[in-house]
Parts: sequence; structure tokens; C-alpha cells
Amino acid sequence: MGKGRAPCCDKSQVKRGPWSPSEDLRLITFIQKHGHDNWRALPKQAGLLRCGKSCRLRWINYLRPDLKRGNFTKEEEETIIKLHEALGNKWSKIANHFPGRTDNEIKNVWNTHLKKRWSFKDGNSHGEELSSITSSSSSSSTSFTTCGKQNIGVEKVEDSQRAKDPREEQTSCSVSSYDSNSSGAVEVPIRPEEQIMDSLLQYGGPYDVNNMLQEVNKPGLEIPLEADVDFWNMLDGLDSVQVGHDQVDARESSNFIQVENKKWLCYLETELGLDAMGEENREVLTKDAVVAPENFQCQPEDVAYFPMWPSWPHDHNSASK
DNA sequence: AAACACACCAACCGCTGCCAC
DNA sequence: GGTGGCAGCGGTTGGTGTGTT
Repeated sequence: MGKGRAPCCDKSQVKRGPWSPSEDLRLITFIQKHGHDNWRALPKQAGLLRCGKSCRLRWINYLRPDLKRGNFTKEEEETIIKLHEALGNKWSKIANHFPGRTDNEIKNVWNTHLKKRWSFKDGNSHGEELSSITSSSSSSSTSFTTCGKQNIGVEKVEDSQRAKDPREEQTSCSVSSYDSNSSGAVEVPIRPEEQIMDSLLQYGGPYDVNNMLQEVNKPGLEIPLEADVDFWNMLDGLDSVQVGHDQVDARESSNFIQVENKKWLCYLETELGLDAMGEENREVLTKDAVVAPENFQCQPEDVAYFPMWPSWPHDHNSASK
């Protein structure tokens, strides 16, 4: 072995931990345009401070457009159990039987509850009881897409209880921010450009990678990749704003959130040439982020449009960092 | 209401297998 | 056949949410 393999990347030079929205967008945009022939070279080419491995993992497990999201059905779970009996911990081989599912996902499902069910079935007669408990996860809310921790517990919580959780109400993946049928949401017409912005980054609504992918592919919406450094700097700036939230405990300040959302939207629209927010709100960009300027009035539609700070998949992680 | 325990899952780490030279 | 580089795989961990006491 000798010195062993050289590390795949310089750990001190790459970013680690949860992926930010802008990183996701960068990765998606790059792969949509150039594919992923060389994972090692990809981060540099895409302007990402990430290890190629990390990029690959993020794409395969999370950003791929063909991913099937949502809970596993009872049939899928049964199949996993059968395949595991035949193949063992060959997660990638098992995953081959589930188009749109990742090996990591299947591994997690197995380790979290299928293993228990299987061992119970194997060892005693309580298999059915446990099965009825664990498989409850497959019966609820299969419509939502990736929400990170947002869907934890939703699987097991009754609807009546679910509604009590304000975070769940505001960020639930099954409720689009511009779904006019959403209970409690102020019904306002959403401009097309706002929909683009919203679905592109889902800044004020549920995080849906599929939406982002669709928007990236839309004709007429050109996302600068290599050339427009400002654009990415701006997105990177968003990340830092998010990270800074815990510093100012801003999640508890709805006014702050609304203002920040507005600022973000103004800026992004300006950058993308949509310029839909108008001149009056753009000056907010120059103001202090924490204190809402007096002349900035949050309209009801702002609240409806930005019901909550974005719930990126990694939100639970970044909040503590 | 607080403290604790448990569940969950995204992401990391290190190993393996394959391929080119 | 040996070596190095790569993608892929599987085990594990860390952080957060949820349930229970």
C-alpha cells in the first residue's frame, strides 16, 4: 500500500456540510449544460468549493431530475425486504429495482425501520404488528417533494396534530406557496415572473428540486454559469444571510424575514433582468438587513408569497452552524 | 415546560473495483 | 503485473425534529 491513496481533494480547501441553495443551483445548472463526465473536475468547472465526491452524492441522492420522491409504498418496502434477503446489503443493486430511488435512500429506510420489521418477522410472531406501525409512513403525503426535516414526523403524526405545528403549516412541502387552495393563505395573483423566481429557488415556498430543474431548463431563462460572477456572488450572499439568521435570531422576526425576502427577490429579479418588483422596493436592498425600513410596507401578498424563510433540505443543519 | 430519548436522513469517510498506462 | 486515478458503494455519523416522561 505504501503511502496509500492520495486524498481525493484538499479537505481544507473544500466546503463541507449541508448544501446551500446557490450551490444546488450551480450544480444543477452546470450538469444540465455540461453533464457530469468527470466528477473530480466538475466542482472547479462549476465554480463550487466542493469535493467531486460530494457533488456526485448531492446530484445522485438529491438533485437528479428523475428521482422519485416521497415515502416508500408498502409494496416497495416489501420488495426491499425480499431483495435484501436475496442480495444482502447490496444497496445499489437493490436500488436498481427501484427507478428513481437511490441506494442511500433505500439504505436509510432499511436501517430505520425495515430492519426492525424484518428482524421481528424473522425472530418472532410480532412481525405483523410492527409492520403496521412502520408501514404507516407509506400511507401519508406522498405528494411532497424533498423537504429535509420537514417531513420527519409528518409520517407518523395525525393530520389534526400536524396542523398544530406552525412550522409545518408554513413550510409544508405539500402546500405550494402559490396554491390558491391553500388554507389560510391570502389569495393573490402571482405574476409570471414571480412564479419563475419562486419556482427557481423556492425562496418563499417549499423546496422542490424538480421545480428548480424545470426552471433551469426553461427557454428564455438564462442562468449565467461561468460568466456572470455577480450573479453567483449574489446567491452566495444569500447563503451568508441565511447562516446569519441564528446570529440575530431573525426567524422570530417575521418583519425581518419579509424584508429580507423582498430584498432577495428584488435583487435576483434585477440580476436576471426581470425587474418586476419595481423601483420602490429596490432601495430596500441598500438598507440594514435587521431593521425594516419605515417606508417598507409588507403587503399581504408578501406574506402569502413568502410564508416562511425557505426550508432547504439542509435547513436543520445550517441553523446550528 | 423542561429534559431526555429516540427517529430520521443528508452527508461524510474510507474502502473496493475498474480502467488506463 | 504494478501503480495511480477515478467512480461507485456501503458503513457511519452529526444534527435536528418529534415523542415521551
